[in-house]
Amino acid sequence: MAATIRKIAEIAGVSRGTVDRALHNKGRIDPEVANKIKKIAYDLNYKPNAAAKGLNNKKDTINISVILHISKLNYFFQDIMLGLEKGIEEVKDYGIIVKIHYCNDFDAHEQLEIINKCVADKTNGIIIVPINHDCIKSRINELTESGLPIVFLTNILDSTNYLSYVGCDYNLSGEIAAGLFNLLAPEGGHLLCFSPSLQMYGHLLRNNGLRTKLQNDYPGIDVVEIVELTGDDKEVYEKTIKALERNSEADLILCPGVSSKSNLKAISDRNSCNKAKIIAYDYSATIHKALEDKIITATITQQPELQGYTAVKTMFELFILEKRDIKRNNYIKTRILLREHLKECIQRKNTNP
Amino acid sequence: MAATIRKIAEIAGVSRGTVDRALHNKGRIDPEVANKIKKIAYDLNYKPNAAAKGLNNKKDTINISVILHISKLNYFFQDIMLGLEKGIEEVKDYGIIVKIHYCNDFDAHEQLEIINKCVADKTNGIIIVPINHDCIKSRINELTESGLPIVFLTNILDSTNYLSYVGCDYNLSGEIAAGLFNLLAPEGGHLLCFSPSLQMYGHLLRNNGLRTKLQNDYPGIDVVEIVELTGDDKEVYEKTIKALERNSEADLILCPGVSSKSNLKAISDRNSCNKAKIIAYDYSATIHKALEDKIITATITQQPELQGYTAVKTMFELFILEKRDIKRNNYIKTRILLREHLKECIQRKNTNP
DNA sequence: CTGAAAGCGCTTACAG
DNA sequence: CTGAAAGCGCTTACAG
Repeated sequence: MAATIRKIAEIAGVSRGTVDRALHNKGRIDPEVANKIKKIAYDLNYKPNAAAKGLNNKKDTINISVILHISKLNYFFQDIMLGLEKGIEEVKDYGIIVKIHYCNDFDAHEQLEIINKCVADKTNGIIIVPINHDCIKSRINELTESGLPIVFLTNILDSTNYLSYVGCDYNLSGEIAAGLFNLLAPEGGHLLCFSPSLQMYGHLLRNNGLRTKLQNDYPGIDVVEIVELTGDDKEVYEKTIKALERNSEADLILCPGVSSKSNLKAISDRNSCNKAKIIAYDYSATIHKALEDKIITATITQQPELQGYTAVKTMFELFILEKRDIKRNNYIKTRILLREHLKECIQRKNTNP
Repeated sequence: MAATIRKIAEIAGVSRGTVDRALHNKGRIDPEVANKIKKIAYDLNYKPNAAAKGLNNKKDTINISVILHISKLNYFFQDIMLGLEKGIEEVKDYGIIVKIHYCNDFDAHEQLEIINKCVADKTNGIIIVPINHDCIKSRINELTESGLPIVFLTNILDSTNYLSYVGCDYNLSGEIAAGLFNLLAPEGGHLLCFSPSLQMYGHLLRNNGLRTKLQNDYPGIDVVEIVELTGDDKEVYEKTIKALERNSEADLILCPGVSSKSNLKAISDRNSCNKAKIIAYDYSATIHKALEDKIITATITQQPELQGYTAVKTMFELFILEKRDIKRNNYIKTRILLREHLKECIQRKNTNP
């Protein structure tokens, strides 16, 4: 049987409370006794029992704050939420209470305020979709420095320190798009890329991964332009039409997950889907339909539901399992979906991608 | 806060032991009192606390038997094992003890003996990769009938009753292969299929899914032959060579996961990979290398590690969470891997696929 | 600096 | 048929 606090206490000839104090460096203990206890625990390969630790936690809960800034109407957000909720439901039996806070899209100062409010409320850990802004970066660096566990969800910041990143390997997902285009156009082609906001660091990485891979391995495919799609539906529509006019030779198109509704509408209206081979990122009602209607050939997804779930489970691993080797980059696997995959997808409603 | 046994006991005006007896239909209780308690629990949406239930289980463990028949040298088996071990490690804190039993490949009578031994030893549940044989089917039907939870792992039997199947949606994975060939050969082509043992029901389903999808949606792709590969390396090699000779017009090839070493060697030796586009099932060291060397274009995997893990977690959900709606078919997602995905795969050693 | 006791929520063997 | 008590492994407030 696995070692317990009781067994360690017996071997060390001390009480169970003393063992606990030693193993968690709580002080108020003779350093020599503490070392002796730690050695015994190490030799027995002691790991705390998750059920016991969780049950005990019910007396004094651990409070985790989730801070999101993505739009509630967004299918991607909804999938993240499904995963978060599943995780929250699972960890609540272990005395881990998770509270979700929302802020406006790309409003860094509002996000900073929310962070500070959570800290003031003595949060035990933060799961955040961070906004790429210096005020956020420096605050997160401070908090990480002070020992507060911060988990980045779905987005990462450069030159910032954190416990773990749970999300897509954006660079790899760009490379996979490159590989997929090579399957579709082994003889080469002209690729027009539409990209979501480059304010998000991940999207930069993804475009880089795509471009570099194409240059190195599939030079027959030429990136004619990368068009950043921001703004409302109308703006996206017009930007798309203009880009298609500028690049009439494009026979390959890459669509972003976000804004794909107006983007794909413009592509259809211009009739470009008849001649171009199109792939997309992410999964939404729009993408579902476009796959079904044979407008697009495939989509590359990043399993947002699993991301939300995994972020919460990371806190469980930290606080309940006392895992010491939490992955700094916990990349959630990228999936390629074809029309045939649609069967396994739940048809989503009320999404506004 | 969530309802507890204590709260229900207070409301019902009985002791906590009585509540437990009522909720678990243990008898020795006034039916009227039992119904009253059940109603209160239902109204409060009572769910047992997993940590408390698990901790209590340590006094009287739940014993789960895993019965495998796949070869230990097989990469697929090794991946299944990784997942099983991860699951086993996780559930042991909840008093769930999982023991793994091995039997020889396709030896149904040995498997039956092992099943009976586990039952004689009062197992609380069985996770099994079942062999397709009447003696296994009828025994499993009996055991399911008697209330023993049986989880099928990675393979399913027809006309057999079980709690849950955890594994690939074989029909869908055949359809996905069809969709992938359509991407590679939109103008159509001649497809030569190599299939692993058709003794395994899943492989039949997979071939059916492939064939039906091609007929209905991509009739330009013609299946010239489905060749079952059984026997040792030499036999597989020779069967492959002969099949390639018989079907010299084949410009598309589908390789099985198992036996892919000799199969791919024969294809390379015949130089067929120069003209044919090849995809495979599953992931192994051989497949890894074939992707790297551009011999094959893509592989379709069924995440065996996640299968093993999920099978164990199913028992956790049943015994600890008391989940009532355990999925009868718990399909693990199918993934398409391109050369670009190799980065995220751990290079495996000592495999003999 | 250390120990004894209580309690997290559940189940069971025992007493009545 | 029902209740009181003990215990699963852990942590903490309190007493010394």
